[in-house]
Amino acid sequence: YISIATTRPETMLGDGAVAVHLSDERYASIVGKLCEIPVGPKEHRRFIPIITDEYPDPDFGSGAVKITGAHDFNDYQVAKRGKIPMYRLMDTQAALRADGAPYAEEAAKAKQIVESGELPDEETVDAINLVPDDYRGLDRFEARKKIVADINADGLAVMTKDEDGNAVPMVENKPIMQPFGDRSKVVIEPMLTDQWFADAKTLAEPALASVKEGRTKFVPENWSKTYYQWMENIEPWCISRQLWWGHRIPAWYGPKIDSDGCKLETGESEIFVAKSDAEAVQLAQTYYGSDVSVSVDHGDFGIVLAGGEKLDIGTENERIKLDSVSLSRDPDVLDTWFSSALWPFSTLGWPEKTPELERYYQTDVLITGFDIIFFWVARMMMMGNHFMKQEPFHTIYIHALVRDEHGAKMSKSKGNVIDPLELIDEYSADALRFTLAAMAAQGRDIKLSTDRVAGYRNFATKLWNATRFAEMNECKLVEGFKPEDAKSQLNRWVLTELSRAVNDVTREIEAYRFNEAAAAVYRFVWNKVCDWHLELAKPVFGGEDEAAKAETRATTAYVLDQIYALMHPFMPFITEELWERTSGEGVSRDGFLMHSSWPVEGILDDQAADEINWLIDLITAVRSVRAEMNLPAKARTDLLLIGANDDEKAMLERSMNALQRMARVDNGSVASEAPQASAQIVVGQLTVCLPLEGVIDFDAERDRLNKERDKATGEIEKIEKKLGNQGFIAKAPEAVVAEQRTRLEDLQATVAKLDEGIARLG
RNA sequence: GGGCGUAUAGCUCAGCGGGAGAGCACUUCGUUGACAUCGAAGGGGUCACUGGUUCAAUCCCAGUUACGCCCACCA
Repeated sequence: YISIATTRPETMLGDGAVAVHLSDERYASIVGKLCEIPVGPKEHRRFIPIITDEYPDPDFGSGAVKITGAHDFNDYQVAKRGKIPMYRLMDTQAALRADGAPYAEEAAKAKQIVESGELPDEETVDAINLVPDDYRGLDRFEARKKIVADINADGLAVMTKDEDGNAVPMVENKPIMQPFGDRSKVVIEPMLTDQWFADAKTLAEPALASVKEGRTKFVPENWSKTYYQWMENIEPWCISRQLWWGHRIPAWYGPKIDSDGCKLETGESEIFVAKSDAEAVQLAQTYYGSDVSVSVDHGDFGIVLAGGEKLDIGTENERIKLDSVSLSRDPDVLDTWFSSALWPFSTLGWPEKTPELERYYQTDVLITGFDIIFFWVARMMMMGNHFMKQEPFHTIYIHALVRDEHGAKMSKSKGNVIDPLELIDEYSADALRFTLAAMAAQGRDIKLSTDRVAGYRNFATKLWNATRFAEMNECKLVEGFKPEDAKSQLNRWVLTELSRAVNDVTREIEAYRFNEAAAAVYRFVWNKVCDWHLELAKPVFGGEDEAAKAETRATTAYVLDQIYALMHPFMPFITEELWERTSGEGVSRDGFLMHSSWPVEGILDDQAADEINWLIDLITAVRSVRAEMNLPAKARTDLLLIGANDDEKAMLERSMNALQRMARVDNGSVASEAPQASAQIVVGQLTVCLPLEGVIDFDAERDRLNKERDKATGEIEKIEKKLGNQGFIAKAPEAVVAEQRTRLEDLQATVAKLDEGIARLG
């Protein structure tokens, strides 16, 4: 006996051989001999050869494998190599076959094949039904039970002992990967059928070269590896599907004829591949000769004999002179992806040479998910190269996939889909869209966080309120507004920041870094415009300087207008709405924001930017000190700039309105020395102090300064160590070394000023 | 089995060869007219582990551990 393990005992009925590994010494002596299959009627037991192959793993189980070529992928390969017949046991309903002659006759045919050593053609083998009579028509699982019962009854199972020492058939509990139908949820049985295949390997070569040679790029780039992996190990592509929907396979069948014009006894078909019925008829006419009438029959397929008798195309055992033939078209349709692969050009009118095709092919960027790379992207690349001799697109952007809260891929069949409509109802489409953009970092999937969506909903509200504020302060668009004409530092600053934001957002979008683009626009709108520009504009709006007021109004309106455009790709609805509402008098707004032009860089005024950014730092520092000193929110202080020059004094004067309002400063002035009872802040190159006579806690202030000093000296140590390293000086780029030197000097100046402050406190 | 990827603040995630970031959450303070879906100030991280390359590593390379995904599939 040879021990065999199987999870599908019923397939033993169709076994064509037992295979062992080439090097397996245990079986060497019996290779080439025949063994009996222990199933089926005893009087007709089949014998099959013991063969060698590289496939069986000698260390796995008994080292011997049963070969069922018709119902297993691996066995199919072994059977093909070993010229072993592949007997089909099941029908398309996964029931055991009920067709053909009685088992005794069929088994005799199989016996004849083994004895002759000649392998008949596939169709002949496929016609043999080796299912024993009393198994025919049984469901596969029923048949499995019955086979096991029969084997056990015959005492042919490999036995082992159970816990009580009783002999029982040996069953191993072993996990296996079991493929299930995606839709049907039913265990899949591999089975041999006739299908159409495309030569994917040949199609893949140019498609592979397109990416390797950079004519089409993946973004992010590393997805090209996934593409290569698949293209380089490509299998023939099965393109026929037994479905009703789709492009029908363009193949027509008629009976094959011999040189006398007679139909073959085997009933074989001749295939005519054509673009239309008419072309198929034409091809067939050439094949059958002018004395046979050829037609296409869309209903009843068949051939008509000279006597008017009608036969099915496949009718065997009769060699008849044909009078007329009606061709039948293959009822199968093309694989969805075969048809979809034609999309980039078939939608433009191909195969006609239309103007659309001329204009839009090659297309630009394909945006899709990674799970579509094999199915669609690869196929479009193959078809585009084949039919159009050019790649269908120059860039393939692979976007992130939104996963569920557990990180699993969402799918309709799994039912774990987060419904975007619910999020839209709660937070708005703009908020959701912005969130997806903000989270779409390259090369990473998204676990959707509703907190983030809520945050960006708030961002939309912020923008709305900023617009309302501008409206209340009569900020109207002024036609012909030119950023370069702005006078005030504040306006020049915000216009400079706008230019920087425009450049950042544009650059990031062009590089497909949508999350960076979203972050840049967010920072500009909230942290520059709302937090500072609008706040710093308040004293101007409330002030007496009408010229400054007018300029600031115009600037604010202009900046918001640019913001709507910058944010439009991320929040199309609210920006379109605000844009429409803010059309000022004299400013024409034909059409949509969507159709307006993209912002471009305006002014870049570093001096203005530095001044306002210094002011922002100063206000922040004052607020920080006030908080740390536990100053009551309403308390006001004075402010002294220590040892400032004329320029710095002028800067302070320009900033007083803002300081009064935002830092709760009463009077600002320049002093040569700080009073003892004051809190001291180092901002840039200047020491600023807040006289806090009677309020200041000297110990607390000393601690605060020491804390800042420690932070700075820690940094200084690190930089000194770096600069003391000869390797660093010698090998690091000059700019990096210079930067470190500057940083060191700045920090040292800060420490010196802090030291003075600490000394002054006593 | 083949391939790809991820480990950074309590959470969700950016970032990057040279000074650790955002949002949410948390602490304290604040409603006189843009916004409480808000404002101000703050706390919080050995950038998974081990080794290597480098003047310099959270970042590059190798290995380890954990987790995830794609493809194939063991009689």
